[in-house]
Amino acid sequence: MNNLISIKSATLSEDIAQQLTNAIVTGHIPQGSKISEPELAKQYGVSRGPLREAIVKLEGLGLVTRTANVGARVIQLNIQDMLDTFTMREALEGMAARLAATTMSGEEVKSLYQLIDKHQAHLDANQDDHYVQQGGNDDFHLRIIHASRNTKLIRLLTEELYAVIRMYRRHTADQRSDPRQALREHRAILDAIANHEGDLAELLMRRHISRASHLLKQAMEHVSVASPS
Amino acid sequence: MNNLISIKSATLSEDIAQQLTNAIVTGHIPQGSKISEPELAKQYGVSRGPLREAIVKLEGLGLVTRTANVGARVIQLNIQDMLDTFTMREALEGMAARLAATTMSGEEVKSLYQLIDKHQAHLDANQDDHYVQQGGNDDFHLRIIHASRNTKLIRLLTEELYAVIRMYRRHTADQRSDPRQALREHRAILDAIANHEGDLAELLMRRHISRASHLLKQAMEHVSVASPS
DNA sequence: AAACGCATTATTGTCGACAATCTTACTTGA
DNA sequence: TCAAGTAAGATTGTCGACAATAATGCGTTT
Repeated sequence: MNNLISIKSATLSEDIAQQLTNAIVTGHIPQGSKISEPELAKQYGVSRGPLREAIVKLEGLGLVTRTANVGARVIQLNIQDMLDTFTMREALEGMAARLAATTMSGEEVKSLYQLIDKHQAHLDANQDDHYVQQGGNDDFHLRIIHASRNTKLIRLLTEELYAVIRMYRRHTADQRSDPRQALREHRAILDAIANHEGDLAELLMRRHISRASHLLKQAMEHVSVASPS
Repeated sequence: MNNLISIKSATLSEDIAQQLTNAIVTGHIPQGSKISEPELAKQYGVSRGPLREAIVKLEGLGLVTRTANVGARVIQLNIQDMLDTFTMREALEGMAARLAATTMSGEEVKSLYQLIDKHQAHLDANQDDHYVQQGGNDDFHLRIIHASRNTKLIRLLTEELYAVIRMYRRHTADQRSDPRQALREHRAILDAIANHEGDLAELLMRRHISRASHLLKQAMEHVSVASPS
């Protein structure tokens, strides 16, 4: 039915995996709903073969759970899982910040300061804005992660965990976060990295993420489920 | 050909994934070798369908890399990847130890002390032994990980990363490690946990893993590839 | 003799159909 | 009326075959 967005990829299976991921993260396929292979195959206009491969991939990403002879279900977001996930993020991104403190070049640091300044300017311009957590190269966290130079860490954080984290952000609408406070924390982390203070960078990154998780928790306690798209 | 070990599972795909994982970790399928779908399907006596699903799973575990229209290859162990992986372990198991310091019950702590004593006794009995890193419930690290009560962390460490780590241990034969030193470190970590000193437990666990990674690095620099089984 | 191009071959990607299992609805009995 | 058993339907798991892409080998050309 919605075969509109077709990101041509080398293989059908990858396409489907990509589209399914988006559909789940944005809520077009609601939480806890069953994944019907015949139905989805028809919707996306493919056979069940590639679709199944895509589902297996999504299981690896933790977006769906599968039980033998029964099928796949979209995960159901809940506070405990969110806290668990963010605790992992704390450990991993903390380590990334620590590593970045020794691996980042002067130019990289400079470029990141510019990014922060840009965010600051953007905030000053639109007071009401919600500091949209943009993915891509403009995301502070992604920059730090890549700066760690640790291939495994990068892959885990940006490919395997990213989808679920995006999903939590998306579905709780994340309104509570104070963008100016977040920006201040980003700057403090970057300062520590610029001074090659790995311990401090890790500590600050952990606090930063821990704070975000507390806010998300509050949001999840008060706000119900978010609507699609 | 080697259809001897058949762990009956609910679905063929799981079986194959399990067997393939073992074959790769033990070296029966050598590093860097190509995974031929027709060949393996014939060997295991299944069609290509379930086999492909298994391969997708292995890709998620990081045991093989796949390129479209070309196929899958077993990963090639190298020092840099090992160091990257162990750095992640440091962050994650360090966090697990920190969490365990607050979540472990008195009985659990007691039981772990008993396990350590058992290991000690085993070491005193067989002086020459290499303190075989047993998996299962007798592994100190696994106990700590599970004690963290963090489902996501547990799944990541024991299901996703475990295979690769096992592979590194296996292929470098890990002879260098000083089992008595390792045991002393285990005891120190447990002491910290028993005293509910999360910071210390994390620090000690990190050092412990870091030390192991250094030893593995030396082993990989001096020892060549290990033989199967 | 070496290199380029083309044809052949083999492997991967995809599809539709069959088998096995689970779910659901109905019937039957207490 | 409710419960249990059973049969029908639907869904997942598996298979073999076809299509598309990559790898291989041969012949031609310079």
